[in-house]
Amino acid sequence: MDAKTYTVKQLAQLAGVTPRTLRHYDRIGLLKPASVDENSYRHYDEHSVLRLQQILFFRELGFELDRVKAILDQPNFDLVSALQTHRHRLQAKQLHMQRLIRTVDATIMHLVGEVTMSEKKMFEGFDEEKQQEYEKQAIENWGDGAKDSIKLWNSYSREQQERILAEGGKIYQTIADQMKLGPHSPEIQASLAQWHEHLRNFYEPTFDILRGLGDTYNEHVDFRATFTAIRPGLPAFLQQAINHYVDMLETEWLERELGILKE
Amino acid sequence: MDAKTYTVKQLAQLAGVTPRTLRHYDRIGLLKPASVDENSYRHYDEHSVLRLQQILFFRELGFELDRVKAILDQPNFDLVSALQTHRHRLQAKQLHMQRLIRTVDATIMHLVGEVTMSEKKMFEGFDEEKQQEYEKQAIENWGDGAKDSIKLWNSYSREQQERILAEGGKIYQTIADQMKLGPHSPEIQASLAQWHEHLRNFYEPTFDILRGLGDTYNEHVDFRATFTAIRPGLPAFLQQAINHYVDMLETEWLERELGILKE
DNA sequence: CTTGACATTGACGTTACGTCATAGCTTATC
DNA sequence: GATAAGCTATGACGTAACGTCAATGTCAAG
Repeated sequence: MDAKTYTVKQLAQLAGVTPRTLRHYDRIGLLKPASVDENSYRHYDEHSVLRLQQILFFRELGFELDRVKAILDQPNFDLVSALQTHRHRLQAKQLHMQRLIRTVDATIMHLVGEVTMSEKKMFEGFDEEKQQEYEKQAIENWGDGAKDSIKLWNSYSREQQERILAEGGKIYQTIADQMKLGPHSPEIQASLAQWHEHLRNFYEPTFDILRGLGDTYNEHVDFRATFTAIRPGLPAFLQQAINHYVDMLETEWLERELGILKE
Repeated sequence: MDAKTYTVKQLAQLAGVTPRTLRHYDRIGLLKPASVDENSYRHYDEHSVLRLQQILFFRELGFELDRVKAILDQPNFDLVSALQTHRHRLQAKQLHMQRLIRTVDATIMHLVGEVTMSEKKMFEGFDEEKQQEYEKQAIENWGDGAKDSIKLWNSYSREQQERILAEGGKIYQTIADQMKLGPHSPEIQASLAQWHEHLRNFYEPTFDILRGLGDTYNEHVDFRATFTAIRPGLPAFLQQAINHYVDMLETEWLERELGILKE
């Protein structure tokens, strides 16, 4: 079989990019056409398709084009360490953005807080006395991380607190509806992943804090009441399911670390 | 009292930006000088300082400059919803990066699993190429700031470098001697303020860079060795203490910025 | 009056293309 | 064979927020 060839537009559509992109890649030497006609028309072949797919893969990972070029052109390129370095950069950026988000939150609170200051203190679940008790326990249990979470939580306006609680409520309801599937079921675990993401709305929980939350849900009177109202048996179920969820997370993390150590 | 005025360079240094930035802000109408001489020299006043601080605050939150302009120029701008919208954008980006990180992880696992130990890597020691790559990576991780710091550091004379290092050593020794007081203790935090000043000898560290240094002290083999030699447990202690120090700094900063917004 | 430190205005470079503008080539149709 | 539709090509400018020269003017000090 003779090799199939593609025009710029054909290859572009095949790969989901624009012809302009292909011309750009040609110019910077990232993807040269297989052949060029007298009339300067570019033609690509199957090998081009493969190379383009590789390019797009690394591009999606967030590599700059000249890094991609280096990766693909140098036969003994140390890809693994390049990926690890890249991962660190991504993580640093992500951390930075987390802080930005928190700062934005604090700013919103400051602006909104001026209007609803008196209202804020009325919020029932967390009046000042109770809140201090919670703080003490939280500090004893999980250290400063939890304290920060409570501080941040208190910095939210009542509406925001309610919105976040409502969002969380939907997750808990979903879990309650699927209790019969068992705490380790994929459905429940998926809901817990949502729950985990949800928590990140206002702080970044460590493994220990997650587990501590699971325990608290089952042991603390207020939480027990809340969750039992949704469905009897939910507190204990949540504790089990969360524990399993964190176990899986931690295992995953450990494997990653071990993988890195192999290098 | 007549108002104090600033030249471009003075204001730039005061605010921690370059004169080029001020000229850019002038051109795009974001920050006009209070007055302009016959010779086209720009002059800024106290009001300019305040406005610039506001600009830099929103810029740090990740707003684009024309958004900042809109925020500051329109008296009845709905800042709260702008912030909320912005928050969502930040969160979306952050989610995207989380997925990227996971993909990178999966890729690394795939590659490592495929190659395992049979590859040549175990035999490569620390040749010169790798060492240079290492430094490059460090620079990439902390961006241009680190590059500038290296440039500045290299501009010092040998004696100056040694004096600065010795000064740093004294600080670390003091900290090591007071470890029992705990990483959050006023004494330790005061030492870290010295450490911070000390760093400014050769570059101006951002919050993230400070935190990154703390992490590096605890994670990088070379630093670990250095600090462990001073006192066992010092690396982790430093990391904790520095994190707390920067948290306090950041809180302080945020409160200052919010105060500015009120006016 | 010269030097050095400051100021000014262009203008190009950065990243990965998008978006014209202008013009040539190919193919189908009339 | 003429024409129009559709594809191709090569510039060249625009993007965001400045960095980095380059060429040149200004000011204070020695």
